[in-house]
Amino acid sequence: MRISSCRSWPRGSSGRSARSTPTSISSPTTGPSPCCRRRARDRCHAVVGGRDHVTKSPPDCVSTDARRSIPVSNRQNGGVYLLVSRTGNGDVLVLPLDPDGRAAGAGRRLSKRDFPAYVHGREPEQPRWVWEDTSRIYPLLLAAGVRVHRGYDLRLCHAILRQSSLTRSSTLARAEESSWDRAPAYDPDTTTAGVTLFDLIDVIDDETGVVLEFQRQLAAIRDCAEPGRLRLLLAAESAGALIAAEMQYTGLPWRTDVHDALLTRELGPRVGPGIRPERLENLADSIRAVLGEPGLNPDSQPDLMRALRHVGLRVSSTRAWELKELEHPVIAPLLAYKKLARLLSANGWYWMDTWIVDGRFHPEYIPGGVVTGRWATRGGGALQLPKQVRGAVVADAGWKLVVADAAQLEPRILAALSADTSMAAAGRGTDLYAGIVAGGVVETREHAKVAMLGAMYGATSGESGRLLPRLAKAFPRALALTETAARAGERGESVTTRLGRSSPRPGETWLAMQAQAYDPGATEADERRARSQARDWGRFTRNFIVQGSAAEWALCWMAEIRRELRLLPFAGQDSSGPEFAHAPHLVFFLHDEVMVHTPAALAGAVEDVLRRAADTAGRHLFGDFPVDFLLTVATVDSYAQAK
DNA sequence: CATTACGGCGCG
DNA sequence: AAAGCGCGCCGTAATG
Repeated sequence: MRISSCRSWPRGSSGRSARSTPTSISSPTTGPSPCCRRRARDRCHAVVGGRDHVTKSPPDCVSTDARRSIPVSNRQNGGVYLLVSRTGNGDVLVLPLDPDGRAAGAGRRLSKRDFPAYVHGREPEQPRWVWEDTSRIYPLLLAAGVRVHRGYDLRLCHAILRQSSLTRSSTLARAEESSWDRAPAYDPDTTTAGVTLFDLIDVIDDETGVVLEFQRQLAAIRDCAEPGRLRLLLAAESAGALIAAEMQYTGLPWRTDVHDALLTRELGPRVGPGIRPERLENLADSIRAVLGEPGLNPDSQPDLMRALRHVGLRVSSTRAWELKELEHPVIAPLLAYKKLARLLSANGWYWMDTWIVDGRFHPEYIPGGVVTGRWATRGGGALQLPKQVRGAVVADAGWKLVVADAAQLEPRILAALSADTSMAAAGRGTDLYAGIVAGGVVETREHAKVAMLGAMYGATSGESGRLLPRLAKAFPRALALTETAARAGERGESVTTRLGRSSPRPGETWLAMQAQAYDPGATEADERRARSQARDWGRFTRNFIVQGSAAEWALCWMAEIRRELRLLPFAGQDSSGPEFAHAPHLVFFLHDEVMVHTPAALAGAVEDVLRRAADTAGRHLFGDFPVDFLLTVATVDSYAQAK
């Protein structure tokens, strides 16, 4: 069995460094390396011993203790821990551990080659695989056709426990900074799926250190005031890491022919690097003609600004929204140019050549990549796919895309966090903003939305600021929670999400500036600056608590989706061959939205799974508190058809 | 020459 | 009407 093949998925960074574009329109000169193309063709789908057993099992997340309305785990994450570590010579050591992280049996040494088959053999027990870094280990298993049910990602969990106010007094939190606190070195040429992954685990490579770290984490959880919340968070974070690796592995279905047709329609026929496509060049000519500057490069912001001022337009920037307000013959072609130039540079032919391999888009997802707990991505801009190009995301023949979006997720999270029953009631069974209008709080849905966003982001002026008092009157509990979070931030304190992720503390310069403002010799300007910075940090913590708790809900939702999808019966399906080739699976995630690629016959069942999982996630976070998490769900052939 | 900063814009 | 949060990536300009 071939485990590693070519080095990596295509990467933006390597492509970018190869670019050399002294002039305006730049397209790179290099496409994906031949290596990458080969990589995709050779993608190893060897299955070790056929499909995983589908067994009835308790949820990956934990049960709900209704008494306290807080989820509590009594099962210690499924019972069996198997710790995976690399040994000195590159073999893998698998060590059974008891719920306290102590060795509970003989360790087993395996070669990298034998490791996937071993994992597959243990999966019927559904152990929790404890390893340093899912993103470096799991792709090896996926490439061998092996999925696991449960994982525990020591690095991601360490980051949470290190920062959380719930574990502040733990040994783990008080220890000196260690290699667990440093992100593994990132090398775009080697660090990615499909590599000989164990060769890369060079940061922590002795099993003793890994076992000790796991024990420190278990102790920190056990001794904290709210172990149930943290256990749920760590299980969800770890499940997210599995999902991220699986989505990177399978990729998002992408039709390059559809994409190319779309680009050609918008921009004109494809041209070589460094040349503007026809429609873009025509627009550039119009702009030059109107401005009377034949040599103008519209991509040069300073030059463009000068030219605009020269014809009497008083602009402070060249931003589209500012230009939109102006009346001048140059505005229309300029806005059109900006739109198309963005399409070309961000998602044009070069992007397509770089990121779409054999009909799949393979971005790298980075769980925990955002301070609030949201995911980030690296390469390909997966979280910014413009609506313009979503038509190229098309289900395979005989398959469907089921797209689900959590409607008004953050306001609902805020309602539940603050136990604001009025706000929760406004969203019961309906669009929450419409519910606010129905309650007579504001006149229009747009007003409800902009006011809510203002409450969660800390708006002070404009329409949003004006509407806030009405919102505060109708939903005092919810607004009090955001205010309290903001005040804490202004004092330099951290805030903590529903499940226990805490915001970072402000940095040295922030603290120094606050201290300086209290100095007897502080000037008016010092104080003003300090106040402004304090308010900035307050807006951050205000938003952190909502965005972070929403991210936790989304992780629980996805973990539950993944678990339930694997329980769907495959009646009439060909169950031989790799699981992802015939079973429904997650292919995309965007903060509050998921996409499942499924055989058409199962689309209805998948929709049910998505809705059920949303309810379950809500109960996991908020117990019996009566808040709805409504979804808009659509079964479609193309992503462009969703909402 | 290469790296960094910034304005701009896409997404939630 | 374009503010108030969180991001990644692009091209150009500035910096070393």
